[in-house]
Amino acid sequence: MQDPLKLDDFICFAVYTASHALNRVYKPLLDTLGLTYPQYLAMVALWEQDGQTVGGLGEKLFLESSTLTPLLKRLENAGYIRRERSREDERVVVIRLSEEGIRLKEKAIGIPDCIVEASGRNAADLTRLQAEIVALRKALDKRVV
Amino acid sequence: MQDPLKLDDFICFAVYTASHALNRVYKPLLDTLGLTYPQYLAMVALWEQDGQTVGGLGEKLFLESSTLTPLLKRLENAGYIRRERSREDERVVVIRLSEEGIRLKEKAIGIPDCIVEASGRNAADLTRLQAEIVALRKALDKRVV
DNA sequence: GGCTTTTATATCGCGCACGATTATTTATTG
DNA sequence: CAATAAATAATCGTGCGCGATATAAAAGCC
Repeated sequence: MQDPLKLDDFICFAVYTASHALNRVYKPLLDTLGLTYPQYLAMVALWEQDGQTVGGLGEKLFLESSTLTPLLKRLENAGYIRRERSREDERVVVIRLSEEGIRLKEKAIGIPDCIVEASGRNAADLTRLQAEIVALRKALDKRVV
Repeated sequence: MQDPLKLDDFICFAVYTASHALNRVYKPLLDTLGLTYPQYLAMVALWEQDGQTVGGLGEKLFLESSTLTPLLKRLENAGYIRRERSREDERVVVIRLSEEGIRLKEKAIGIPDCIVEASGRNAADLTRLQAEIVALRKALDKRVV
């Protein structure tokens, strides 16, 4: 029986290091947009659907308000979004893309293809792997919440 | 042609959120050991091979000294390791498990099985997925370094 | 042997990421 | 309608994680 505590057999370690590796591939691409990786994900979520609330974004990105609030303030300082209290419900903060934020999408449009290229796989293969990883996340989330 | 900027189609987003989900599953288990997730990975690496250098650990864990040095200082303060300058080469710092650090392995031995259980998959399936994710990391690393 | 270059670790600043707490607003309840 | 509870962001403290830089030791060079 082999030692069960071998780092290279841990799926958690594989995911952890793959996440860092993806970050390193994205960094030079995102530097040209003036975005960090989590900021980029928030912008993608807003390009998909503008006018989301902080809570709604958090649900999509699986992030807490304690993470999102400062991140969104930095995006606001960068001029890509505006943060406005909702009129109907003063508890809610609505995030809206600025003109510059909308324009940024054009500069970001080519990034996914760069990642596919860097992965050295075809798109279909990546999509299959992506679905498997999402399934893993969903199974794990069930055990936590 | 669909919009290529859909968050849910991003493999990077799948890995990013899966990494966070794993962290959330590990947290309650590691709390009982007094370890964070990266600290746990460092301990696993040391249980595999004691007496590694900071640089050697960084290579295994894919971390910089700017990340490892403070992390290892916290493990030293917790009493799990000792940090000693090498006699042969004064630039090098060697990390050695303390008695308490060695004993901690027994308390950690059951954790991997908890993760397999939480993933809702069998071990063979996880191993296959793990290998695929490692392959992705390796392909990505090639494009960066 | 002194000078430069390389190597190994540490330090610093910034941006996540989260848990715990707080403040404010809205909803509920008696 | 007043008291209470719930919901929504924001704030605070801690620990990564990295790039840039600093420090110190070792190695290479003339």
